[in-house]
Amino acid sequence: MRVDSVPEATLRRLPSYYHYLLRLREKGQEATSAAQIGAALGVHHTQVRKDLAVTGSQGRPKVGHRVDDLIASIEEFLNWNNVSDAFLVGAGHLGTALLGYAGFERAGVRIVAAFDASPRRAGRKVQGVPVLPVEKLPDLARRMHIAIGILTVPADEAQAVAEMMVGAGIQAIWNFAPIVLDLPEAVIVEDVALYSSLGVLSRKLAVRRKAASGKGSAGTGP
Amino acid sequence: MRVDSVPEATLRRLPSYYHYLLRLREKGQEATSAAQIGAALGVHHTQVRKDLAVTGSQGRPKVGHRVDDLIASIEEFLNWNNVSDAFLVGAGHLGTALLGYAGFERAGVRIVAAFDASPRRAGRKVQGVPVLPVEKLPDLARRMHIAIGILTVPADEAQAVAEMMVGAGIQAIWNFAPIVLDLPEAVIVEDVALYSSLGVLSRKLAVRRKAASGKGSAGTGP
DNA sequence: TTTTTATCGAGATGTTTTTCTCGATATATC
DNA sequence: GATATATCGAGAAAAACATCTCGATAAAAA
Ligand SMILES: NC(=O)c1ccc[n+]([C@@H]2O[C@H](COP(=O)([O-])OP(=O)(O)OC[C@H]3O[C@@H](n4cnc5c(N)ncnc54)[C@H](O)[C@@H]3O)[C@@H](O)[C@H]2O)c1
Ligand SMILES: NC(=O)c1ccc[n+]([C@@H]2O[C@H](COP(=O)([O-])OP(=O)(O)OC[C@H]3O[C@@H](n4cnc5c(N)ncnc54)[C@H](O)[C@@H]3O)[C@@H](O)[C@H]2O)c1
Repeated sequence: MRVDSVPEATLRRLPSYYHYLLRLREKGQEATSAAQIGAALGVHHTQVRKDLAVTGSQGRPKVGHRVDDLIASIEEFLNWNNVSDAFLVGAGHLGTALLGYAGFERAGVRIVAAFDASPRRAGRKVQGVPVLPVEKLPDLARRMHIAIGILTVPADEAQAVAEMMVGAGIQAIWNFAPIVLDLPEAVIVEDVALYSSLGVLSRKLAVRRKAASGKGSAGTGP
Repeated sequence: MRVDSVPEATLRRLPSYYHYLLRLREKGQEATSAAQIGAALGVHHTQVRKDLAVTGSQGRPKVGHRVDDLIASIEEFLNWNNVSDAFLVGAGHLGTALLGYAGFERAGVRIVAAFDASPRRAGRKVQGVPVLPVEKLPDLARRMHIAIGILTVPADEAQAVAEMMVGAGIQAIWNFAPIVLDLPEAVIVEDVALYSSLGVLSRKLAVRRKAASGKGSAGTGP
């Protein structure tokens, strides 16, 4: 039984509609249709309608949806209008890039502090965000009621750090390490599996090359 | 009709199996089973079997698969044993993080040069990779037969840069900008939609909170 | 005012993906 | 050598997801 009966595929598409709508608004367009959104983003228009329906937004025949309303509906649905404070652990290459990114606030996440085990990293500020020794995380997370943790430590450390986060009351983890965390079911984990992307890319490219250089179909062998 | 009849979901899971297998090998384990992999990664064991089957690897009853063989099969299937040279465009926060990452070579991708429009960035080396003026990309890409482009420029610039890449013979684009590129069908595009992750995370967290604070089911309204 | 048309939304249908079921088999134990 | 068991792999069933179809409706055009 699903608590939330909205397909996850829909949740994944909504942000892309959202960004498209922001661009439409910037260009001064006031209304749009499922057909327009679908054509721009490569999604079938009926699918767009179903997706938008879950946000509660209603369109009108012949006019479509007001861009402003749609943006507001998606924001509300994803709770992107309420910014939550987040902690980031692992202020290395990737962690630093995330700290330097302004776009997450629009997606409901504000990184208020970063943590690192290395004394070289801790103590500084990166992009205005303080980097603290990781030992300070549990106490601070509890006191600040932090709900979101961003995990950008090496894979070997990820499980231990995740457990520390959960122990400190963090409820949702955005995990960039290429590992599946073993945590209580109640914890929300979203993996950013960059390698998955590369798997698809690499395989498709290989198939394309094979097809180009003579033999037709794919597969490991005949 | 699909040229390549392997489900994309399978392609996305294989890298995660791969990393798990590397860890098993490091620990000295010689054989494993679909059940073990599935339990570790939260995938049903029959699903794991189907996924591994596409790589051509065969297991034996009562023993399972040799870890080494599986690793080799996945590498071959994804073409991760042949490293392709790639160009990265946009040596900003995110681009720099990617340049500093050693792990991609194992996934068949070696970034051999980066490009940027800003004169402040171009001319330096980042993590040993030269950063060049973006104007030099087309000629170099052609001469070096670059097949993969990594796109880490702001969303506004992404379409134009992608077109430049395609014009220079690049066949596959790994796109980090939050925009859907409009390119010839033949070009392979893999989007890393970080916001999709955040959509799911944020929504789940909101639903969880709503559930906790009284009312049961989710939804925008009654 | 009537007709045309773009769009919506609901439900039916089709496709893809995941899970379940079960017989086969190689190894280990008795 | 016979029996038990962990594992595989193939096919059936179920679930999730996407697409198709069609009547309704509001705006625009005739
Ligand atoms: N950089 C990338 O482009 C990239 C791409 C894909 C995946 N990843 C993944 O992201 C993670 C980070 O990658 P990176 O390139 O930023 O690595 P990195 O080595 O640059 O940074 C890791 C940081 O984590 C810190 N750290 C280590 N153990 C810690 C602990 N127990 N507590 C707190 N901090 C700790 C280190 O001091 C370091 O600053 C890795 O899991 C990597 O696999 C990175
Ligand atoms: N940094 C993150 O954590 C993050 C997260 C999600 C998405 N993204 C996306 O990744 C992209 C890059 O983000 P960032 O934070 O690294 O931005 P950034 O501004 O730090 O870097 C962008 C770089 O691209 C260069 N550039 C701009 N136009 C160019 C052009 N036409 N040709 C070549 N180079 C050009 C700029 O000089 C700059 O160095 C953006 O699309 C952003 O939305 C970034």
